[in-house]
Amino acid sequence: MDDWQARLEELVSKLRERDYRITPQRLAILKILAVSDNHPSVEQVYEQIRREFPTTSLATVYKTIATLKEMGEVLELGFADCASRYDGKRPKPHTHLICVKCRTILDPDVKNLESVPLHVAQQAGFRLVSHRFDIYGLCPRCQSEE
Amino acid sequence: MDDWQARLEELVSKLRERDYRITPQRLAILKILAVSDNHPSVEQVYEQIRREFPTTSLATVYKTIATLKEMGEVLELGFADCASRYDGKRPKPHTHLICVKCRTILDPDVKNLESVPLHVAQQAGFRLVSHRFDIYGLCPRCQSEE
DNA sequence: TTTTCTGCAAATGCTTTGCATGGGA
DNA sequence: TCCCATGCAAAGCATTTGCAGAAAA
Repeated sequence: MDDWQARLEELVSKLRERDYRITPQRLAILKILAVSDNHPSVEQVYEQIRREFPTTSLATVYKTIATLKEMGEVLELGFADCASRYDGKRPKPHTHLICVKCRTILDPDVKNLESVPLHVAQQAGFRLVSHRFDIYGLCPRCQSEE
Repeated sequence: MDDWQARLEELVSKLRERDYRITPQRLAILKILAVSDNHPSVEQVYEQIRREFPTTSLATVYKTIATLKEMGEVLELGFADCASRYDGKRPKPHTHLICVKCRTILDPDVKNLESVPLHVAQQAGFRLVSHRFDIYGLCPRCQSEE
């Protein structure tokens, strides 16, 4: 169902193509990104990787994610008030449903919006680069805890 | 056409309602927010206000905007890689068209999306709080400078 | 062997906070 | 007069950078 192994190999070969070296730390970071569907932060990736490689530094996690971001293989969700979250499974723009309390991030199914960004951009003479559609709310669990 | 004076008075009376004091600095910040349609950053508000009140501090600008944000009278657009931008004219969520190069922010006309956030939120059992729809591209000017 | 990567620590950029003084109401 | 707001400087947090030593290829 969840073909994270294929995604991991895809990431590895894309790095090789560009002559990046496959270090154990990088491989572990790629795996975490290919497996996680909770859109982890750098800190969360760091905590996970430390269980396998206790000497890994935060800077290495930042650098690896920056490389993947630049290659378009990771989607960054930046926020005004807290750390960015990353999606390495689906690097193309898509709708996110975000709990404002616990910061859970889901990928809901949303249809019939694909054409909107291009249309709006062209209308104003812009060349479309990407887009972002976030829906903020209170998740069921956080509602019941109120 | 552009009724910034009405918006300014609205902001002033909302502050008074909550027993906030109307200082000259606050009034000047409110005016800049009510007039600007370019979604200024704190730094830009600060530069403008310094022309009128040269001793105003950045902290005061931050504090005033934080107050308005909390009151829902200013919309914050946060980014991963640069300072937040603020919209004090239209504090309700709406679509933004953003140039990735010069960081110009426009408010394009987009229809038929109003129902989407509520629908997606309910589908997943979330209580809708707000949403954000950003379209990123290269503006006409930046395209010709490439 | 060559060159890139790692890990540490220091630096950066944006934003918030603490506190003494000043100024609205 | 009484508090709240201001302005300064320091602190805070996420992220980036510089550099010497380690390790891919």
